[in-house]
Amino acid sequence: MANSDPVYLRVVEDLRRQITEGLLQPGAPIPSRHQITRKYGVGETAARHALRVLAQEGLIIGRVGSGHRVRQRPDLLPLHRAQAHFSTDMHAVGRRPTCDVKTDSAEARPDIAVRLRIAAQSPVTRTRIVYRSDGKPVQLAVSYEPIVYNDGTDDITQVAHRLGGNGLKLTEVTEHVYARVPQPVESDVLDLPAGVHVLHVERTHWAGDKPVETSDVIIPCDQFRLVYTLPAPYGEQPSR
Amino acid sequence: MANSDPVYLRVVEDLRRQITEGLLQPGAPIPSRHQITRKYGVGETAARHALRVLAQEGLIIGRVGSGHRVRQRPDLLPLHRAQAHFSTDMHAVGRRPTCDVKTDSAEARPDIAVRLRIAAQSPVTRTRIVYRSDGKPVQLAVSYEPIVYNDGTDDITQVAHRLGGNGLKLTEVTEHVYARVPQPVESDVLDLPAGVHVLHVERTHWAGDKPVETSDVIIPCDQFRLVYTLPAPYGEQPSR
DNA sequence: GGCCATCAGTTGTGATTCCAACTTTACTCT
DNA sequence: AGAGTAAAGTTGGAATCACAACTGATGGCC
Repeated sequence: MANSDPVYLRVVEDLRRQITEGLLQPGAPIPSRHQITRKYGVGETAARHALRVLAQEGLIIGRVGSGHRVRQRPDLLPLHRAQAHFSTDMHAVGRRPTCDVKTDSAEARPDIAVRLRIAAQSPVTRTRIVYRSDGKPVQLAVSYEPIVYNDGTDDITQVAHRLGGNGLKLTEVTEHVYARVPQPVESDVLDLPAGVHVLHVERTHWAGDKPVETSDVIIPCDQFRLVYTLPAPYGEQPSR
Repeated sequence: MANSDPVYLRVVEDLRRQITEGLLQPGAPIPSRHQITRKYGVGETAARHALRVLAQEGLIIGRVGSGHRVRQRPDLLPLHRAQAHFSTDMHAVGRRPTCDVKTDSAEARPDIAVRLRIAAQSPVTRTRIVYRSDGKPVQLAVSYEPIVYNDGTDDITQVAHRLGGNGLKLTEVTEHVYARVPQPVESDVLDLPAGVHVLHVERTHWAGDKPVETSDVIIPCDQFRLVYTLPAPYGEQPSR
């Protein structure tokens, strides 16, 4: 069986096994293209393809001139969503957090308009934030709020505070989480290696049944994980 | 600028732009290898490589004999975490949910032991669940609980219920979310196309400061998104 | 010893060619 | 007309060769 499988898959699977089983520790060198052709008796194309696939999967990383090595996957830093702060999370692991904030006005894109339940192209206050850890950009966020709430305070990191001051009582936050391929801009700004996906969090702040602010947060999958703490489900329906 | 960029990137970026801008609608045919070589004046290697990259990103899908087409990305179905059910979510979109449950005993792996705060290799009850939507496997879950809590009920979908019956009061749930490349078993069972990542949710049920159950839930990124509903952060610290 | 230049090895990219398996279309024959 | 067949086009896999840019190590020179 598995005899008619593509040749390069044999190489991929053997190396992947060695990596996941710990036989090849992080940092360990991977056989070069030439060595693979000899060891596995495959052509250069297959060897190259195998290495590309493993790199794409994030298991190994290649540098021109040096070779491929098993990628050391640093522990994924926990980001405590909604309740906590980027800065708190970073301080907890000894990083120096900073962020750039730019605010301007714009017309709501159709999807943003739906999320904010306003008419498309309504004016919104748009805030772009680049979060940095020790100077390196590690997260992006774009926040939108109907312009009516904005009072000129440009410290968007205090949304709830300000909105609270405007007589709106925030009741809950919803977060929609999915992973996707980064857009060119994103992999550029965040300096993402090839193959790394991003977590996309669409967050909306609600005051009763009215959305008052929504934002898109882009987080590299290879550095962070999201942590949610929720009240236990009531006795009746704990499924999944 | 961008003159020294790899040739295949020019093709990738042009096609990607056309797709994301909606110029090429889902289902629309992508130029074939030969057509690309002519239209963009590149070699066959570059054309093929460009198509491979786009396929890897999930933007297009190729079939032997037929060609590449823009992938129609169905809306990502929302999974309401922790509060709701797989079955509720599926019924909401007209799918017929089912699941397979298999329970056995095992020794706790090191990481599981840490999560349950028990000694490594302690006996645990392991439950594997395959969730299906209209018969197709769409989610995997493996649940672990210290064997001491198990009373023989094999309906693991009622964890909290049973644990509650054992005099344990569940207080909260934590979920750690990250995306990664599927393991071979996972892409096999879930029948994942190449390039699709999975969301990995490490969920732990707590009774006070004691973990009583932990599970790994594997969710395909191309079909689902997670939805969390959280209480609004208190006035003082709404950051991020 | 310390510094610098050279060189072999490696990756990323690319061209060219070939083939098997498959799909779609067109055509021929009954 | 309908059925079966042939041909053309497409993807995915693979081999081979080539080259620029880069790295690490070696060895020679001061």
